[in-house]
Amino acid sequence: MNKLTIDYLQSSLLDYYSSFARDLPWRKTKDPYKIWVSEIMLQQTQVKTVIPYYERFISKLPTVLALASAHEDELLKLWEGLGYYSRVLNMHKAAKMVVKELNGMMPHTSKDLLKLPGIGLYTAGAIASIAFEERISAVDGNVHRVLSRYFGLSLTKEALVPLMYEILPSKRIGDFNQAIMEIGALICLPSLNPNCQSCPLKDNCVALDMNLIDSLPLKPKKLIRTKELYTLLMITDDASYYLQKRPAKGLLANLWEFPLLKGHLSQTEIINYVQSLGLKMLKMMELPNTSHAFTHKDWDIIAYKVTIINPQPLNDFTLVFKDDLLKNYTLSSLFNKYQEYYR
DNA sequence: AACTCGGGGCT
DNA sequence: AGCCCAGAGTT
Repeated sequence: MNKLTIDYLQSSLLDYYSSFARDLPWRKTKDPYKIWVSEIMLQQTQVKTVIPYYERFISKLPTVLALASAHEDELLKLWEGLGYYSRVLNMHKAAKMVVKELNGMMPHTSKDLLKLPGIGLYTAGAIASIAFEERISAVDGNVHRVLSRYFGLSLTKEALVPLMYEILPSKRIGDFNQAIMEIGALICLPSLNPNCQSCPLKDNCVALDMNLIDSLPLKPKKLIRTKELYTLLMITDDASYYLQKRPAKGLLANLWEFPLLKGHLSQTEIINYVQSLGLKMLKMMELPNTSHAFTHKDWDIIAYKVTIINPQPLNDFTLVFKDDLLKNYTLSSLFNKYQEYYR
């Protein structure tokens, strides 16, 4: 690539960033721990969603030592509703490694960051460039889209890394990486109508020039969501509810849930089920149906609140006071949609 | 290279 | 109703 192109990209992007960068909480610091937390939260999650979670997480756990010392239950509660829960468990493992093996000092290079669980090519590059000014790329979905369009290329994110390495400046590396992401987030939108007229790169954008904006980057093959039917039972004596912990692997791993039975059960089947647990039913109330979309599944849920008169320990369930439930037990947001019925 | 893993913002 | 989000780990 010629020097003129590189100079143009560097000055356009850095000038844009100096003028228009959003004032985001994690941009007020160079603390690698805080940058790390923000980058993990931002994986497949929009900025607007992350901000309140980030503020609360940093306020409760301001250092890597605090994170390493935290209990898993507390971490999941801080992550409740954010999704992709393995992110926070991997971060917990990594924090323990940093404290135990690195004397509490965050790795200073992308190569060493990459060794920590939950930190992949993008996140290692983001932390190293933003917190330590390492000359390394950070190719996320935004960068992929902006570069694909600007150069008129159809390449994977991995294939864009060497290209990024050519155009990276020798200083303000973190700003440069964030500038491309910023343009991807604010201007070079994935929708059919990006704001090309206000883009600092509009004069030399191949996709804009050749009318390829809509076709770049190449759309991934669209996924198939399978429908699954469930019956949710809130079994209560009005003071406590039966919960169960989901398995350590798979969807919503390690989270708590109300008894969730496969299929849409009839009221007779529910009565039989509750009796089979040894519980005496006082009344049963039908709750609103809900649907919940995951990446690959679509759950169609019917729900009942079942009031019983003889609460007792059960093998597969834990009886939890409702105040304790709200404070200390992490549920998927699909269960929290029913919060007005158990609070 | 293709799956899996949440939840929500935006159109 | 569908797309995609400051992706990573597993198969």
